[in-house]
Amino acid sequence: MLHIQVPSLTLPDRKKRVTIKDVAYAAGVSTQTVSRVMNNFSYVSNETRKRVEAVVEEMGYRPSTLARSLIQQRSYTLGVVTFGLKYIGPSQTLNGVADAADELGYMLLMKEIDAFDLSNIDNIIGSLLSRQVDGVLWVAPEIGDSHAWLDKSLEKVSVPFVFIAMEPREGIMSVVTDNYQGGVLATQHLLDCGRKKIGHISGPLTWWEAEERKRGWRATMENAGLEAPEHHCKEGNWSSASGEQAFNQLIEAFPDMDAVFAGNDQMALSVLREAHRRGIQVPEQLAVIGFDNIPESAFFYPSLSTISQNLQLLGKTAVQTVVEMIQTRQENQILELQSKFIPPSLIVRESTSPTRSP
Amino acid sequence: MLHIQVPSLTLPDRKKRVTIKDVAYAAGVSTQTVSRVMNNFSYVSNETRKRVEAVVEEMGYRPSTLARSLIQQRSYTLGVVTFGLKYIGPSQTLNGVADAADELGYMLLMKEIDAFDLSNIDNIIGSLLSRQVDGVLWVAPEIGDSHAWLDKSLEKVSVPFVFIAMEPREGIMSVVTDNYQGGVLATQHLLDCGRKKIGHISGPLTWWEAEERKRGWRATMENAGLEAPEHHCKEGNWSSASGEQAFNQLIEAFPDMDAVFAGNDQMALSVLREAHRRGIQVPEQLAVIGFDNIPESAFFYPSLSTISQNLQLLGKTAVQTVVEMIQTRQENQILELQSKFIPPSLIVRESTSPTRSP
DNA sequence: TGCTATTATGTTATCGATAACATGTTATCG
DNA sequence: CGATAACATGTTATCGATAACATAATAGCA
Repeated sequence: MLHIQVPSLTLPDRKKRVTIKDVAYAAGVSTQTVSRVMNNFSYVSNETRKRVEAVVEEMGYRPSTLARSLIQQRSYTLGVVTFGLKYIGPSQTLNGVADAADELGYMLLMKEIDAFDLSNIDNIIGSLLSRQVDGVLWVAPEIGDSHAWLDKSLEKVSVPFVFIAMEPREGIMSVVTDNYQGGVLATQHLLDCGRKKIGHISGPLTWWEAEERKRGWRATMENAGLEAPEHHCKEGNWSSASGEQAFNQLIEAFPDMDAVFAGNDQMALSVLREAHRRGIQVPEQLAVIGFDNIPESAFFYPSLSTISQNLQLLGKTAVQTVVEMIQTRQENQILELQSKFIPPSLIVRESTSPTRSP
Repeated sequence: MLHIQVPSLTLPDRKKRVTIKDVAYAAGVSTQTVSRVMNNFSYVSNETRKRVEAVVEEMGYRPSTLARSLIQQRSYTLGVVTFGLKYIGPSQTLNGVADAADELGYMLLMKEIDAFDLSNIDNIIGSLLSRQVDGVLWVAPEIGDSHAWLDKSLEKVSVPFVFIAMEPREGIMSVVTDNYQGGVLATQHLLDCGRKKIGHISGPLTWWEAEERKRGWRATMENAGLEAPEHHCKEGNWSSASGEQAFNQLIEAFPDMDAVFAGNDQMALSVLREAHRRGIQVPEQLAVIGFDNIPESAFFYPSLSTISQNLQLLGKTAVQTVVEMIQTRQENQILELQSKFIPPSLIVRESTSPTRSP
């Protein structure tokens, strides 16, 4: 790493924070009155209010949210546990979360987990709780028994908890894309294009979402009186590299396949590439559809049909849900815990376009 | 949105937090002693320590970081201001930030900004400061005069501040990818492949990073005694759609162009696609190189040569830097403020491969 | 053996704000 | 006109922890 020297300034004077006391003193009132002005509380005379406001403005006073959180037992902060931020999906969800949180006046305290080190989950949640978060969003996929800790640990958590992309469970609030429905949409679209020999490249089947998409594929095939045997499906790991491998295996096992439903767009990209390499025309000989609608997919060659999941809406809904839970609890009421499904939608592009058939 | 009903549990009992007092009382010691045990302070007898630890374990006590932050004037929390989370670049950076923060024992308080509403910046920073963050990371690109507020506002900020992807400035700490060097690497590579008529599709030139990449292109061309006139460069807006348009204009204005350096991989993707559409062979007739090394780029057809910027390292370095600043200040010392450059690297794939020439 | 250093623990003040309560003043009304 | 309500403001307690200071018991040493 090279360093380029830039002339440096000196240490900024570490002036201390302006506190409510400073303001009170300067305005010649009690701290309580300042507090009342800051919180727009009634029972402050106009004259006093103006005087205090002027001092606040002049001194650049901002109440310490920290101190306020302590006394009010409420921080207006949500804990967010994320996984796989370096991928586009989770970060889009986070984007939705951040937006909604902002709108509703909450900040986000983030914690990323990089693997499912189950033993550490208590610590992660603990570190959020010790900072008084009002609620927690779990923005991490469900993989294998990654959510096994729920049974032991969740009951100890004393704040509202909302899961994103988790298999609905009794008594737990979750917000999820309807992946099954997505699988149905994709497969039905291929059927509607006149294809009958439809293969599937799934994500890792330890992922609940991958399993659901596959389930949608199979159910739709069977509903149409067609076959969906195991050897018409290969498992990838979401990466383009795995998609390449899976497709090559699939085409060997299923040579007269006329359509592929890939579990995500990255793997679909590899299908397009390998098909091209093998001289298979897309969509004429092979229709291809992906899942996720990543921004690039519209510019693949040919452009990729796909299932769009509205991750930003997902994130937004999760925030709204957790905030609702917080308020409900504040009022000591009981909220029904039900999972919310966000429906995905079909996006038709060249890779399945019937108009491009010969 | 469809809702699926799941049987609901009742309201979890809103048990209140276990405080240090509860522990002290249960263990028959003063709160101070509990505090000493929790902080591994010396001067606690073994016997007492064990007793307290047992009670802590049994009651599930966790100190309130909030209360601790208040008295210690130190929160072990960093403020992070992000922009464009829904894109892959910023979120990779954030990934690096999150990793490093975790390692160093800091949490992240996030605030996303969606537009450069300059008037709101004071508020954003204020909301972070009012939560006692120990430092702030500004993870947002510099666009036009988006950083003009620095002059007015930064001086009022009393905590260390580190900028990512900002033009180095006097007296301000920033960590940046050396975009100029990236432009040089890309262009030089094309020259090394024997190309001489090299066009450029830049990002929006209001972005400092786009400007730097372009500057690298031009300087390298001129260094090699070649031309880099204005009409050999078109401006895009980073999107694939804009890349398509820019390439089509560029090829009109510069018909005998034999290589393109695109400002990012999304735009490069469109170049590949449009070249294909026009029957231009890549790389034989036209070599193409991108910037960013998005995961998909290795699977484009042909696979895309590109410049990789190590965004995770960028984020990590920024965190290390801000933490260093925090510590330095704690000790009342002065730290030299210098910008740090993260060097990008060249990744050669098929789209510029000399071995694929006819 | 008496004095200081070390160890062990407790008490009180403090961080910056709001809650709860108290007090005084001005309207309102029968 | 006196009682009560509404307004205006101040005082003290509190949130959950640690800092700073105080005290007591033990140990080491001249």
